[in-house]
Amino acid sequence: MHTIEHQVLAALRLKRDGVPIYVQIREQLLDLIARGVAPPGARMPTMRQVAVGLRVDLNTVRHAYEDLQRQGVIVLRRGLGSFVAERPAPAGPVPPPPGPEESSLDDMASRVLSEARQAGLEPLDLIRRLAELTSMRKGDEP
Amino acid sequence: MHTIEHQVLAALRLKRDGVPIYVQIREQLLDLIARGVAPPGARMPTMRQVAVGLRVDLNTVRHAYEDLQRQGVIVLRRGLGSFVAERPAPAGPVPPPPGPEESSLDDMASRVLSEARQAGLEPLDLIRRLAELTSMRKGDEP
DNA sequence: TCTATTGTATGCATATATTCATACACTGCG
DNA sequence: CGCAGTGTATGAATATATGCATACAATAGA
Repeated sequence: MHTIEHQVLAALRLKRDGVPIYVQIREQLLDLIARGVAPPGARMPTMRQVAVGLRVDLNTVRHAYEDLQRQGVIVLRRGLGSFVAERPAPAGPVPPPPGPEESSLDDMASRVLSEARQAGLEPLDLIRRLAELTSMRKGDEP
Repeated sequence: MHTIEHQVLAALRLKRDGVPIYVQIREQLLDLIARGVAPPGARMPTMRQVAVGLRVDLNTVRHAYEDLQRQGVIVLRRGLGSFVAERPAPAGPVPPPPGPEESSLDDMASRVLSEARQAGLEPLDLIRRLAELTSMRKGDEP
């Protein structure tokens, strides 16, 4: 019934808080991919599907998709569609500062996980909550 | 000898990810107030302080401050400065009733976000790393 | 009163975001 | 081949964001 593309499409929501539409789409798709809703190789919703579903312009959606492709998160194939990259690049487009912050990221990640288990929390629940807090900071009405 | 204004000012950081500058400032100040770094009645950094500190225009900072005042989060007083509202407006539209275990989940989530931001880490990067670590535990290729 | 500080305001210029309309190029399939 | 679906591209129009310079207005304090 529900293909991955439909789940992704149904999860997209726009707010009117000043954040550019293409940024909202980009970040939300990034969240869905990072959370595994759209696993590597999965087909992403069509640019036109997103445009019609969110009632925005095709070029605006394309802006978001291009950003994601530049980051290596998705792959765009003309005539075929868009797909989650087989080897998702979580580092970003050009991560120049691989200083102490890089290791602190792993440190904090593993520490957070152990703390979560200690507190009897499901890691996936925590991740989901984190994604909500970061992407849906202050919302208008649903 | 760190005044609250200095702590707030020092916590502000800008990214070049397409999010308007005034939105970044607004959301970060909102977060600092919500976390109690700037408690009710505390003085906020001067618009000019933020403008100089972040190297952006005074009007841009003012845009952020006006948004926060419109939300009732801060109070602007000409000639005096800006102050956190005594009775901060509720941050979310409708704070969902948190169960006993959900509250600890929310607590840990927001605490993790705070720590990540204080460490200068991108929340999305942390989330991605967490997602990787949890999926690897279930048996995937490195 | 004078001065420094701070929020408020305006005008101009440039860059970006968004929409609309209209195409073009590539792919798989009948 | 012809067709439908999908990504790619362009040009015009409008709105917003940002920076820069220059002020004005209110407040506290010397």
